[in-house]
Amino acid sequence: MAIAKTIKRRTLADESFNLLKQRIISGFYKPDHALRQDELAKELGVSRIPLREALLKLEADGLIDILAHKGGIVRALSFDKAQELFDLRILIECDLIVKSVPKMTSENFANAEIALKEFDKIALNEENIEDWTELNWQFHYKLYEAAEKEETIKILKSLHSNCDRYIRKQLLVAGAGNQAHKQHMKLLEYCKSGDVSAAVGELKSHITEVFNGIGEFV
Amino acid sequence: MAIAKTIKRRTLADESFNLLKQRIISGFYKPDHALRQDELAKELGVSRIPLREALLKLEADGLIDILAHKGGIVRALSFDKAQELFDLRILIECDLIVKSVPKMTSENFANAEIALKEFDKIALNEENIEDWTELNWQFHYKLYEAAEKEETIKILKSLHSNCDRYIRKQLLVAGAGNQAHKQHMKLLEYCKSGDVSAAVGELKSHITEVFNGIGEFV
DNA sequence: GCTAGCATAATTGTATACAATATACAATTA
DNA sequence: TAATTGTATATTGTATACAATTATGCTAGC
Repeated sequence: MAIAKTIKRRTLADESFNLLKQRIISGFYKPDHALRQDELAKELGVSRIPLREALLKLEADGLIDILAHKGGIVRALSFDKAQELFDLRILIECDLIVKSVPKMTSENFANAEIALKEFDKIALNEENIEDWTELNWQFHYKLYEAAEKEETIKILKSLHSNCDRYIRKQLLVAGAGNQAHKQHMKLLEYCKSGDVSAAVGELKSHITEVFNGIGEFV
Repeated sequence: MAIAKTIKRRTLADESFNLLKQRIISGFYKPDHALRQDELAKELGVSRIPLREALLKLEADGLIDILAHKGGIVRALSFDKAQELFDLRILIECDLIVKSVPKMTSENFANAEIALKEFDKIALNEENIEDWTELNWQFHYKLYEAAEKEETIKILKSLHSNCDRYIRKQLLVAGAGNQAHKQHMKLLEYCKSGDVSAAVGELKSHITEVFNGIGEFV
């Protein structure tokens, strides 16, 4: 059995980063919202140093822009940008799954299945919808893990965060059809059967469909 | 005529970042080298706050790893990682040039030509070799600019930095054949003539050849 | 009323000081 | 002696204080 991971040290900067990231992805902070350091530091009960470091990480993740002496503002959303981000996801994820499927073992399949079940839980319990991003990522990640492409994975994770700003999660967890769930299932099946081209096709149409469901934004 | 870019405010954090980035890419800091905050801050004549922020940016760029309470260390190099990085470059840059070429204007061509000339200068004056990364990037960037894919460009720029840690620049600027120069020229010609598939082919073999020329590293 | 210029406030950038944690080594015990 | 524990040192994480820059609003002059 896999041993528990090593303890993860949590710094105030990391905690602040996670909180703010969540707020941006969920839309709590709208585009162009200015993130005032003093104000936020007080609200979170930390000093401005760890808060500034959280802002730098948000910038690195492409969620905010920082201008010297002017501070951080939430990055704008646009249809064109969404298209670019989802296109990039298709390009990278299809490349990954081609490299991953032939190397996947029963352990990989089991991990993906566990991740899928965790993801499906939020369909039943919609109040935990803030976990959508992480759980959806975990499932996708488990499919690509066997490819052993760390650098690519790091880039892709950030891409997912950015894409998730556009996604109306309610549609995906609740909807009568629940296409996302069906597609995830099919995707995993194709991986198990080693059918690379079917997996690629399903992945592409899955990402495309999620993109087609993005809503209004300003 | 294109207007000059907006003034760029330089903070101590940015300056520190640029300096350290240069040192890592050039190999001045070897893999696993520990970047001590106090020591570096003293050397650069700044306090630890801007220096820490510089380290965070290096981490975001994939040049160092930071572990809480342990600090930053220069990321390891490996053949597999190099292959992954160059493969990613091929994947992304070929996609970009397909989208860019049909939209390129005479202004784009002119800009690329200027960038190419700047790049070639270091072949004559090898002592400025530390500019290699930026000038090579500028040329490639000018070829993709017309695609108007900001997010992709941001990711790609960071990829270039990481790839450049593996490249023995001396071979490329001085070598009798000077393949890189010839390939850059051909690439630009294909773009001008609007021959997308030829441009893609040349770009792919150009990146592959640079990869094949990477040297020993530990 | 409008604008330029200045004074003032708000905000970010940086330095210093201290707290928390990790590392190295001495002391202790089996 | 080997393993373990305790202690000192080094290093990072964070808070506070101050400097530099930017935004705001007022007045003077037209």
